[in-house]
Amino acid sequence: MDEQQAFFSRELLRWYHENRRDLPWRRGHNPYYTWVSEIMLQQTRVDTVIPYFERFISKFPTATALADAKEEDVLKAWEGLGYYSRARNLQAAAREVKERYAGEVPDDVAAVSSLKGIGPYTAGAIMSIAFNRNEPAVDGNVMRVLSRFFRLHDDIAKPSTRVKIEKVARALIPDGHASHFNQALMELGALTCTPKSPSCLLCPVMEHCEGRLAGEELLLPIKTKAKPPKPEVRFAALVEGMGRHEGQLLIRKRPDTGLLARMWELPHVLAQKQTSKGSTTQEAAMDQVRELLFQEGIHAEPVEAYCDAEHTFSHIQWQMRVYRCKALSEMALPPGYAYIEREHMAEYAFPNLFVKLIQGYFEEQQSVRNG
DNA sequence: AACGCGGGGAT
DNA sequence: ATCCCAGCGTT
Repeated sequence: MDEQQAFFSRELLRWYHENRRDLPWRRGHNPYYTWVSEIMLQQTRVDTVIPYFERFISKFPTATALADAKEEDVLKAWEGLGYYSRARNLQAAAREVKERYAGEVPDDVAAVSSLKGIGPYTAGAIMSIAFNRNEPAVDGNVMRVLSRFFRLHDDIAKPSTRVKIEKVARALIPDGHASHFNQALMELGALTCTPKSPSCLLCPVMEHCEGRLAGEELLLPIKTKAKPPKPEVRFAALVEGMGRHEGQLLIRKRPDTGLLARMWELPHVLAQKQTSKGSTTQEAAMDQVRELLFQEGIHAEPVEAYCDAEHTFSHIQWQMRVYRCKALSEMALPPGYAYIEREHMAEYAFPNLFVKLIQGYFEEQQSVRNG
């Protein structure tokens, strides 16, 4: 360890000793508390997590208690925290801990890493914080602090950068002080070396911070922005049933894999570009809807433009033009298709944009009927 | 390597 | 109202 590294570790630990926050999971040394708190803290701020953590621990005080709980009770305790697969994975892992490790979180990095929901960061956090093992725990805070202090220009959005920074972080751990050191690193990122306006003048390691000395503290860490979602114009068919399907709407189920797997939706198709400018005339759009219905084996035809709707995913933005269509017969439905009425919407899982579209349609129909 | 997964705070 | 935050599992 060179002088700059030794300085960093020494001063950071000294600072942490006086500035650490008193958090519920820091009272005592319970590996289960560390584990639960680290899962909750993924993508979630400390202030939000505290009340959830207190309630969760009082309901499920041990890994075995969590393993024995009903999943719906666990999800209920997680309600509002978001990313609910964290809760399912946490309980699945608790069941494995109960079965394979007699209900005790194993003091073994390979065993901890193999548990559901525990990736490289969380494994390092548990091993270091709970068991004081010399494992790095590199989260976004740590990448920011170390990128600035050592003036690393690697793109922290790349997975390979986390691996590189883990090597840097591992080398900095003062032997026998992994628990406090790793927590100190994250605490500094949360309290002082913040993303937008770091409080460099209050920082215990500012004298040797290469990023600040180079005037780059606001430039670092380098992080490529996610590319903006690619717009996709789509034409959707709002098919109104006839005869015994009067007042009902035609929906279809998405494929088993990929985007929105097994969710229900209105039938729609990616727009084919009609002009050099990429725009599409009303007639051409209706033709494409007619072609969609034909291809899908649906005996119906477009009537008129109904509305526009937009939905943004991480990489795609759907710009949907919805065409009202009318069924021309009480045809047999192709596989994966169904007619739906207002009262039965709760039985089908729809992405939000279709919930809005379909509910909007039914409400409009009802107000028409009510005069 | 790209993508999906919620909610909250900052602006 | 819009931007930003960010670890893990799946594909």
